[in-house]
Amino acid sequence: MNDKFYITTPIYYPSGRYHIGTAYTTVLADAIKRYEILKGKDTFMLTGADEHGQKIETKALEAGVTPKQYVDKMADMAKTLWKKMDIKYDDFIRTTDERHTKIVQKIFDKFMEQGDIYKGDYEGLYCVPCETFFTETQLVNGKCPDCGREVVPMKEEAYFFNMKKYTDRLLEYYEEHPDFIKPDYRKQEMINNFIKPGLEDLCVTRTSFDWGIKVLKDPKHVIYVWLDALTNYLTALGYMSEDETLFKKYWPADIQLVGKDIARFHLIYWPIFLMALDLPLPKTIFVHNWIMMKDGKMSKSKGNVIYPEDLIERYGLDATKYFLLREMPTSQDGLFSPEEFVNRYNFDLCNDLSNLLNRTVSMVNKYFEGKVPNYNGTPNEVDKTIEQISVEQIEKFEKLFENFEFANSIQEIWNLIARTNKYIDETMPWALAKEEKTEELKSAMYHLIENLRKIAILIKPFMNETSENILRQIGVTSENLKTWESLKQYDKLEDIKVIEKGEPIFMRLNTEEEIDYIKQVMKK
RNA sequence: CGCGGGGUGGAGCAGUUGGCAGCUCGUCGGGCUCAUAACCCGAAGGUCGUAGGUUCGAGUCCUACUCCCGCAACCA
Repeated sequence: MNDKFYITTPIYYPSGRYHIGTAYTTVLADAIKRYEILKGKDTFMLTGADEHGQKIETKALEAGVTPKQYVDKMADMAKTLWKKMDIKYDDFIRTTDERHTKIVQKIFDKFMEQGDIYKGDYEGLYCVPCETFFTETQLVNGKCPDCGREVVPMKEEAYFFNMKKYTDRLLEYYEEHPDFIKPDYRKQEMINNFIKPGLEDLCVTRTSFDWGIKVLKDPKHVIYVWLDALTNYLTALGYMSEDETLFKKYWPADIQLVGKDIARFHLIYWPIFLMALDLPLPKTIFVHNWIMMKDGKMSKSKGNVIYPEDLIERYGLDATKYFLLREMPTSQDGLFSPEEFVNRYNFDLCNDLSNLLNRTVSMVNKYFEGKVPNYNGTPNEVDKTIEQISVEQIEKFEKLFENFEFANSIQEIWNLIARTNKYIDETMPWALAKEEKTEELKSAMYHLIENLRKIAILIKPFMNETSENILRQIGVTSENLKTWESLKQYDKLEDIKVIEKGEPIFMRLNTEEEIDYIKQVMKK
């Protein structure tokens, strides 16, 4: 059995505050990692920052600091956010780390020696005052998108990576590894848009700015974005360094998450770089979609940007994570709206989950002075059914989650929650108490607590605090009863005691007030 | 004929290998009282974008058309 698990997020480009979309990728990675931990895997999660390039040089200049000072500050900001979001990454790589820059130079030299990289001329449209090249599609009305002035064709000496050489191998790899790209339709997109028309060689150096990794043998050149950025997934593990322990243990990656905007680089250039290095490719690259707003993409100019901190501070971390994962379909973009957020909070978290816990704890206290009866079989007719349904829901969840259908998988957990609420109506514990049907009543309480235990474990990957809270309230303390493995058991709870007074884990929000609040925050 | 995705009851979405059209919210009616204006049950509401085709049978396969969104070679 292969029990190691390496998962990566992209390294984010620190040109400003991270919005909810950036947080989404990282939350998803974190949830997958935690799920694999629960399943007993030895996991390693990598995130980081992509800190080179002209834009950063410019930003730093504007802020009156050196690029290094600028990226240091941004890296701190990122780490603070991830800490706030309880993201359990194992390493945070920065492309300015020496462990990274040194190896990128080595890789560059290796590619030179192998003949994969050659010197040529980069031709493009150049904005002289901005000192930047643009592609035709980036231009706004044929003018520079930054300053609006005329651009002129320019030529500069640059190094190129020979992509054409690897085209056939790449297509063959796609063909033979159906799990390499998820969801599947992204593969078609890559082939039709970029590979079939013929790959162009990729420009991998620049001379027009300084803030980057120098080419050792030709220091007026700086290694340009993708060769620098993509290799972070290797350098973080110590690839080509004195100590390759981590690399040997964890490479190839089991899953790499990327947003759809950078799909091309990860699905084409990245595998080709790896082929050139003669390394195995990641098992799966998962391309996720974007969180859209009602009026389109998030952007500061539209005043519709939502930041994770704003939601976390007011509604808590777990509610925020729940929303992100629950609302993002694999097949298309997700939608964020204040209404949807508040509704999910009230319906799913308060009414369904929190209330289920609350009423259950209250009944165990009322009927058995807080002591959860031990398992006594299935005296109620519906007991067998509820046991069976629990098992089925867990299976559905696992199947969907492992098939990268995260939003749908979470729905299955909530189906179990709804079904458990229904179970209360089916057994009518208050009637059983009145009629002194003690065995039936005991069984009903047992099954409720047991289902809550299962629910708590199921949500643990993305709602850790809530999960612990539920387990504490129902009196499950033994670590053995908190494992994924223990989901299969139905009769193992013995002599546990719920807390005396249930504590609501989510309090109902005033819909209108909170919608207004979120709208306010978005305009800031 | 650039590429990809989408068009399913008022809103947002599911629909695996084709087999009586589902879920959440909303609306209407009912039940229960353990819990939160909660929870449970029932009802109304859809010619599944349009037009053809394959089939005993298609939201699901094929063809054409139409509308929306995204991408088109450095914004999660």
